[in-house]
Amino acid sequence: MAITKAKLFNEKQVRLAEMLKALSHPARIAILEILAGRNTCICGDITDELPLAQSTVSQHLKSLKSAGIIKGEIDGVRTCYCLNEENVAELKSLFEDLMGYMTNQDKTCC
Amino acid sequence: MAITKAKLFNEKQVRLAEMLKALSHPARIAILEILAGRNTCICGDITDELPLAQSTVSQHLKSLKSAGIIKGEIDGVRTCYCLNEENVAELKSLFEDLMGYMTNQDKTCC
DNA sequence: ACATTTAATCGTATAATTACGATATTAGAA
DNA sequence: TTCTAATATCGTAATTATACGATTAAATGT
Repeated sequence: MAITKAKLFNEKQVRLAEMLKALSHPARIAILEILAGRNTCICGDITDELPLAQSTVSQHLKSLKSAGIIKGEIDGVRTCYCLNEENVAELKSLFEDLMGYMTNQDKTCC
Repeated sequence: MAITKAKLFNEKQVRLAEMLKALSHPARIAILEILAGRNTCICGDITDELPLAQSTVSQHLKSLKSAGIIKGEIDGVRTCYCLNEENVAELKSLFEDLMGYMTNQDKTCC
């Protein structure tokens, strides 16, 4: 491959892609809606709200957590999950930058 | 199995997840930035801007197209790609709904 | 007609995702 | 201590994604 193509993707592109990937499954969007729909963190009972096995939900929670979208901390026999407000704001900002860039144009299109 | 389960999530969740999945790779975000950064559709030369093989770029374009984020039409020996403004607006709207839901709260958090 | 150019598609290898059941772990209850 | 409940992790199978080179197809140029 041509040497001139060696440039990689930039940090923002990689970070945005990482977070959007975390949101790229209906179950994970549903989880975020459940978390957002409460006035507090959720300790337990997330699995009950989803049409998936407990281990699968745990996996989805893990991927949301490793992307930084949610936080989870052990509280006795349960784990409490909440949104990571800071990183949600980061996601919002990165996404809006892209969207602004994509929509602010008077394009002479084909 | 995955197909059956997907039907248990609602339409908005599925559609948003589908579109976000299309944006869940740095190369595809880069492609959208390239498309947005021009004042017109791009006919050719997208591959030249990315550190990926032509066939790989074509694959990424295909996935953006099948999610409805971009349009592509054949123009002579080239294919012209542009943003699908309508569906980008849909994505923006669905995403903002979710984000609004996720950020408009005074949560008593753990 | 033939060659060139552009982009899609094919074939394929590897990795990641998604799902489930089974098992392990841990904290609190009995 | 032993049992129970909640949740993470393991093992595994099936599917999808990512990447590349090779090939094909279609439009244009010579």
